[in-house]
Amino acid sequence: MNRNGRGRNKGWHRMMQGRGFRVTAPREAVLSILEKEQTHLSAKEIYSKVIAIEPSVGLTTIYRTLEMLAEMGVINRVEIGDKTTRYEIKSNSSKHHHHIICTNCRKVIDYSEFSEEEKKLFTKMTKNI
Amino acid sequence: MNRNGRGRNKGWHRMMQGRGFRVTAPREAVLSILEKEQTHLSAKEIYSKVIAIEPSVGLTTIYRTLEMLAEMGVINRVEIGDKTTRYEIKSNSSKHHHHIICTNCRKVIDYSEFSEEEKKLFTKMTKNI
DNA sequence: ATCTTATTGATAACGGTTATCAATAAGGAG
DNA sequence: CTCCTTATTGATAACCGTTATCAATAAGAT
Repeated sequence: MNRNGRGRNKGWHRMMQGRGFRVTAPREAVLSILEKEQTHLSAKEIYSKVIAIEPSVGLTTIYRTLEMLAEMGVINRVEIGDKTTRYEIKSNSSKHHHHIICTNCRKVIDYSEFSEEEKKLFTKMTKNI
Repeated sequence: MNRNGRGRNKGWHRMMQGRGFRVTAPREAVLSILEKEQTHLSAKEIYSKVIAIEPSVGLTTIYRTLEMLAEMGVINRVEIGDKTTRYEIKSNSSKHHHHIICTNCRKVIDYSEFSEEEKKLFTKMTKNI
């Protein structure tokens, strides 16, 4: 595996090796899925997409890879209240943002940046914690 | 059970009988807990408080009672992202409100009513769903 | 007091996630 | 390129919150 240069020159490749982690086919597959998908995927959803690329990968490895990537700060865990943890990549393009979740339909709205009005409001809301 | 007049003249007592439900000790216990507690409790937390009053009650009954109360509209289900469903009573005093949840510490802030500023903001945020 | 049937508690089952452990392979050394 | 160490993997079982099953019990109408 990884004898062909697939993903060899990606930024997270350097980051993983820099932290002493090995670059493996499952990890590359998970990252490639999360890179192209911009929605918040569950572990199962990521799994079914990964086995289309690497059919031998097990669900356990998906969970382990996602935990590792979350600890590395490469991805975010998103809890929208549907009992499953969801994941989104924290790429350079998608800046720091927050989620507004409809508690009826679980629809998620991403806000890449807060407006001045929003910042003012949240400051007011959170100052009395 | 219920031969002593405990909870006999509560509003939800009438409401339950009106809908054909029976008034039982576990249901009274769950409601009495939720009435005095103003935080968002999990089923397990409610269970441990209930068995202090009615030691023979099983956890299954807690779940069933909570589902029934939620369908009756007496309580709200609250998902704060800690993998457990939490519950709050929808009493007359605590009006319609929303939750602001810190995704780090899971602290929940209740807002009994939105201000004009907040309403404006949320209208703006949700109009492009 | 009786009788119907909604409700209960114990148990098993379920779905998402994590722990265990032998087998495999990444990547450094020679 | 080959060998060697050990991080990583996949299969399996275990775990935790929640729901389904089912015989026994009790609420409340008669």
